[in-house]
Amino acid sequence: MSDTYLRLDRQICFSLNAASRAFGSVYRVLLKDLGLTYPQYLVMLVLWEDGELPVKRLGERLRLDSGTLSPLLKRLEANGLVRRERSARDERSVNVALTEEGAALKERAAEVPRRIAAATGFDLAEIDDLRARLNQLTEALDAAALLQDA
Amino acid sequence: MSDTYLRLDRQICFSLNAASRAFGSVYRVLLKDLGLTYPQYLVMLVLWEDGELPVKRLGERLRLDSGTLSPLLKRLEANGLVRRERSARDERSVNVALTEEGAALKERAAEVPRRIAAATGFDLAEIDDLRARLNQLTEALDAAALLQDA
DNA sequence: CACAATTCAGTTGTGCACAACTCAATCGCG
DNA sequence: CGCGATTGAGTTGTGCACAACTGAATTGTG
Repeated sequence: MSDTYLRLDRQICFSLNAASRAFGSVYRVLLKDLGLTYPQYLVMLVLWEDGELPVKRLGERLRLDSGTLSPLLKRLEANGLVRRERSARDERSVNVALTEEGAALKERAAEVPRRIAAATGFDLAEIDDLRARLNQLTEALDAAALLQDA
Repeated sequence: MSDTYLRLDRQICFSLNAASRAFGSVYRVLLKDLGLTYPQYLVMLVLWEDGELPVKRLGERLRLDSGTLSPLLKRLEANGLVRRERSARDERSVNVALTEEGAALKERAAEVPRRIAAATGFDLAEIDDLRARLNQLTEALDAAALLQDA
């Protein structure tokens, strides 16, 4: 096999990783005012959209496990943005809900997506297209990961 | 502004982040045999391609700073894959070079890109196109990040 | 009902990303 | 030359990602 395929600039994963971190830098600045990190912002997005939900379901929506979410949620709770309480009907489960303060933060977050979109320099159609491709990619990779396990 | 833009499934950054982590899972399995993590693999790619180079330049190619690279390189050195030595002509600079073992690993890494490409389910043209768009995105975000600083 | 298997959240340990910082080497300007 | 500014690597501290694990609650099966 030619070395071509080992060239850094041919690795899609590198471009992906670089783009993801470049987003991180832009978000970091925008979210600083809100007192959120980027992963915390993603959690808040789900809560603003769905309202109260168990940790398990939050993890499904964000593709994150309890090892990542438990400490993150603890920090959000310490900052007064969410409440966590054991479910009455299933004591294994913990429901995560917005506090007043957490719900109120939605107002101030409202302009973040627009500013991010502006930073990309892409129009809405381009963003939609790229998003669709990335979702397709993720799906394929997940399927491949499952095969690896077997 | 409508809530639409705060929906998780509208956030390009989330798709990007998810795809990046999905890649991580697939790489993790493939690279386990080589004893590399994914960021370590990226460093090795650069070294296989460029040969010896200073930490500074490595960081430029990978968009990583010394805070990330220093401990990572220390681990690669501990695993016998690279050597680090202060430059004679500029004592501030540290050159990173492959050991015999590190150079030899290239052979075994040769099939990784093909297996990754297969896992994506994309053909080469699709990958090239996606890569180009992501690079464009990164460039735009970097430019926006610079504006933020000012 | 009993009890093994499963589910859920949380903990521990490792590694990466990045900001903020230190410290030594080098550069550049007067 | 002398000295302040800059550069390069490294350290420290915080937070995220994830594997592997624990322990308690629940479920399913005989």
